[in-house]
Amino acid sequence: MSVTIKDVAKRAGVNASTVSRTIHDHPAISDKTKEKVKKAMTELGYSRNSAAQMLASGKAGAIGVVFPPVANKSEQPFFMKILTTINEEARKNKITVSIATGYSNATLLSQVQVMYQEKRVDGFILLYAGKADDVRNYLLADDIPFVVIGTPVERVNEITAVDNDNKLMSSEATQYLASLGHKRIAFISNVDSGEVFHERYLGFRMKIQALGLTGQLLRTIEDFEVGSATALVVLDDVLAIRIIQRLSEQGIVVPDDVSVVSFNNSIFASLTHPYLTTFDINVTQLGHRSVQKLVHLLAHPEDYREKVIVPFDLKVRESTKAI
Amino acid sequence: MSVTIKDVAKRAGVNASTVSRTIHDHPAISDKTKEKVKKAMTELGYSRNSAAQMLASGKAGAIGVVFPPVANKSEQPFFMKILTTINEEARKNKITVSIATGYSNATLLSQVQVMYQEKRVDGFILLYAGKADDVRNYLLADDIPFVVIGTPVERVNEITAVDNDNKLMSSEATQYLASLGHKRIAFISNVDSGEVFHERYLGFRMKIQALGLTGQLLRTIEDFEVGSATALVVLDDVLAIRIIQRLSEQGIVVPDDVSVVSFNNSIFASLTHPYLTTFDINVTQLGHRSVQKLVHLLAHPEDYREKVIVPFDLKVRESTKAI
DNA sequence: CTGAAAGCGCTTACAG
DNA sequence: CTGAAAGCGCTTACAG
Repeated sequence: MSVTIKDVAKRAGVNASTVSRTIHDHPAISDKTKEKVKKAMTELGYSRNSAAQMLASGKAGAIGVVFPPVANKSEQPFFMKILTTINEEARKNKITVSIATGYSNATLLSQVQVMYQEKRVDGFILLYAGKADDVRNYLLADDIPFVVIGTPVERVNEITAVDNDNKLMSSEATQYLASLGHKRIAFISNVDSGEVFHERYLGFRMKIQALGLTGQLLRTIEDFEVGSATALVVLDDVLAIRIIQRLSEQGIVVPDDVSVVSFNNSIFASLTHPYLTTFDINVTQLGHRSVQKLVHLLAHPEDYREKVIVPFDLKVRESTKAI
Repeated sequence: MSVTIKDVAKRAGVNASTVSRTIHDHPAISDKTKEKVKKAMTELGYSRNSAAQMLASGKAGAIGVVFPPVANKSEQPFFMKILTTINEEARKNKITVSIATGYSNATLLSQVQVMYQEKRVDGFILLYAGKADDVRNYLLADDIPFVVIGTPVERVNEITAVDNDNKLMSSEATQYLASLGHKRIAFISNVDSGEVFHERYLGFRMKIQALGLTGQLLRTIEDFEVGSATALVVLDDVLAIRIIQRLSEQGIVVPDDVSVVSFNNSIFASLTHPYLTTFDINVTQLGHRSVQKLVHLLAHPEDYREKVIVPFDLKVRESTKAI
């Protein structure tokens, strides 16, 4: 019922192998023949059968996207956005995107294993980095192509990664506040681990030192107090709007009394006033580049692993003010 | 290199067809033989080759999830959440999930067509409903199995849909506010189309009438004013927190001056105080049931299409108060 | 530049 | 209850 390569071959008066070759734009086939075959294909409305192609070629033409094993993925706009951009770029490469989600490392691992062993995908994009987990160890051990979005901290040379320069971004955040005249700047975080925290905090520290200012790290437990700080570098948008509300309860107004810079430029940044001054991390580029790197890796499995740094962009809005 | 059905057959001392049959738990094969084969499979670490299986059986063992052609998907936690739950249920059924995303109907349609024609998926779950679009028309025209999450408004009898009862939910929201003593209740929306708006507004209207109260519809353009209303039913969480902020700018305090009930119970509901009294729409059930319905449809293509109504749950928090 | 043929790893009537 | 064989729709060395 569906039209196959054979039907096309018959129509074009050639052999099926010739059809296959023109589909893949084989250089040996003459342009004249290619034209003939292409005409037959469109006339018959030919679509390849991916299963047959996969079986014969050994390639899946699909990649797997692995989400982090956390429950609150849906609260972070990043994930949906990166998935969209990954799919966009994948489509350009005629690649299908499948997903692996789960709340535990074990669930994720089993999904990843099944996907690869059943030859449903050729490689993976991991949407989380940091320390190696079961999934990454499995991929490394079995020499399966993958790229990580974020910054891995172990076996870095064996991993292709795509990320922003979080240290630089945080350094620029601090610089920006300093340029507005702020001298007492604090870094606010609700976690004390994870690569994102470490890099952003480090960038802050280094810049503070370079400027000869004093800066402190505030961990927002229950009882948050700004102290004498007049400006805050906050780990991310969600935390920033919570901090701003807490300040407001204490009668402290942003940006009149305290300036706030945060990161990610997500929906939360322009949800309520003051809209946040925040860094756009360029999710589109992160997604596109990671697909491109994976495609490259698939074609050249022995090539060097490398890290791609995607540029960021400061969005100045309402939460910062010159002192 | 990878172990095939033949390897297993040899090891177990049977024919490959017998291996295939025990994989599918064919009733004709004796338990003794099945045991033997299963033993051989685990010993050799057999994994099926999905491509071969797809080619031979004509089934993809995969479903496509189609996201709405809107840019702000990432701002709505619903999408990531439903994707996760769909994948969860799919995995239980040994089905892979692929995705289709795009900003235009045309992009989506072409993705859906390619996925189906290349036999990469057996059917689809659409994450948006309402009026028919190109995608849905294509699926209907070609008799391709699909289920819609939400409420379709055309050719309803030909479509399997999974949704909450938005009318009832809104009616209960209104009822709840009335039970707190509120007599002047308004419905707030920033849109005036879409099934969700229509159903929720209708439920509000009907309940208001049934209670003999007066209610009004407020569209939040630039200059929002509560007027004399002491309670608001707001279309969704995001709008609710924006409304609450605007009220606050006008010196009106929620819930002391005005009560607010909203819908979706997303992250936004417990982001800033007052935490929202809101309806949980049970995304997990929506996701699970839609996969189950699609799986059923795949097995019984001629069965009736039907609508599945998933229960909801009122989460009382800080934004409502007895008058 | 093109064709004929083998093979990818399964499934499934058909026999027995 | 099990086996032998054909076939699913491609790809790709091998010939010519």
